[in-house]
Amino acid sequence: MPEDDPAVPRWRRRKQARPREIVDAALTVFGERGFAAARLDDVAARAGVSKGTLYLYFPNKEELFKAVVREAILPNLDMAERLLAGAQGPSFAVLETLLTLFATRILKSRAGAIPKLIIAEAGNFPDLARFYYDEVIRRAFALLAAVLERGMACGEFRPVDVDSTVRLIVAPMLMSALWRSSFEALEGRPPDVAALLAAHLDALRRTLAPEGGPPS
Amino acid sequence: MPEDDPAVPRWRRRKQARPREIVDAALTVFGERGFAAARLDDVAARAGVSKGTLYLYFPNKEELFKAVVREAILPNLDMAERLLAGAQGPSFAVLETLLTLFATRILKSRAGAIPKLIIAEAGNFPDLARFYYDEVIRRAFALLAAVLERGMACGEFRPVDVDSTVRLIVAPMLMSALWRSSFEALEGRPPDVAALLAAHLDALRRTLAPEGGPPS
DNA sequence: AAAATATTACTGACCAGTCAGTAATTAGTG
DNA sequence: CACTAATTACTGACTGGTCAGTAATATTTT
Repeated sequence: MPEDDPAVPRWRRRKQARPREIVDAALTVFGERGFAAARLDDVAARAGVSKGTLYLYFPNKEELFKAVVREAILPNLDMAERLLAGAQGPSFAVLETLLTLFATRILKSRAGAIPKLIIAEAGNFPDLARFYYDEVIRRAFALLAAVLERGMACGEFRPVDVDSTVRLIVAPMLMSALWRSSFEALEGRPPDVAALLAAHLDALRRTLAPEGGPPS
Repeated sequence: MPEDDPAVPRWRRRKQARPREIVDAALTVFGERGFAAARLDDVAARAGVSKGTLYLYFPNKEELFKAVVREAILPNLDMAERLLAGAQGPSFAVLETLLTLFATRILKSRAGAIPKLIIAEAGNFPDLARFYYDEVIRRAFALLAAVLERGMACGEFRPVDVDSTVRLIVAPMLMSALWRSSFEALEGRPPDVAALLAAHLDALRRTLAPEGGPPS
């Protein structure tokens, strides 16, 4: 039954709300299908808008994707950087907080699909890879490196190769994000992120402990 | 200058050699572009053959991809399983051998692109994900779990959560493979896999050591 | 010649991006 | 307050290009 009551307009002008709604829909669709396979028709439909409207707010698919990253990832990075800047306690606690933050804020949200997406499309869309590398990866690595340097400087951590250790710290969390997006449907149970995080923190404590004894 | 000497045929019938050549070309092209974005025209050109010929040997793109996985990955898994079955020495040495094997045989070869590929396309091609999960992931995880159980049984390793620890072991290697495919071009230097592997083995030694002291 | 192997030309589905036109809203006028 | 003109937000049909898969045809081998 078509709705043709003229008192109920077929659509409304909502210039303010559109961008956010479009970006939100795009996060979902990109997360489900990847960048290349995502259809802008689907993004538009999910945002309750026609495809042409997307182009009123974003010049093209790539810029729309960048907007998604800016909205879904960067605020978390900002938070992490503020957290480190104001941290007083032991370095290991900072590390713990950062990893837990990632496990809860990113992994459990729809933003958890973004790492997969970037890895998947980096080869075919080098501009996106560059953008993400500059805006996210570099900052995140610098953040973790700073924590390690801080811990080593005050003798809380034994001396380690910073670059390799940062990768060791990131890898399991990253892998969890990729797993969710790729194989969760195939395994019976959902992966136990809490158990993995606990095991990882335990391993890191042992790995970073100075030779004399465990860190305080 | 067109070659039309009838003594030199424009092409030859080489039923035996084609499949291998096609699979080899496909590994390269899939590795460069991913599954969806890879063009069968490109695979054919690289194999020195026309597109129609691909369909004489493989029913469709998916089956061609499965053939690539079978040829590039499964022999390495077979080797790893034989290695474990015949291993006599300490469990940590086995672990070390397995990781080194991965770092050299997979990471450095074109097969290193396959994990990225699977992760990238799992969502859009669930059949491929299922195939890879059953044929590769399950077996690889079982392999590592067996090493851990073995080491724990004889007191060489402290008791750990097997599933989480397997993921901790795999993650950095997997991440290296993904990194190569995605960001190597963006960073100045190539990632130092040897350093990462050394740091990872060091971390694992500390993580798995029984409380009393380091494993022999 | 007949069979096997290969090529070439084609089809149909798909989709990012465009743009002429339309509906909703706002500003101007008496 | 109407009622009209001007503006702006939005729509949806269309275009141009891509590519997996297929059909028709050609070449090689036996």
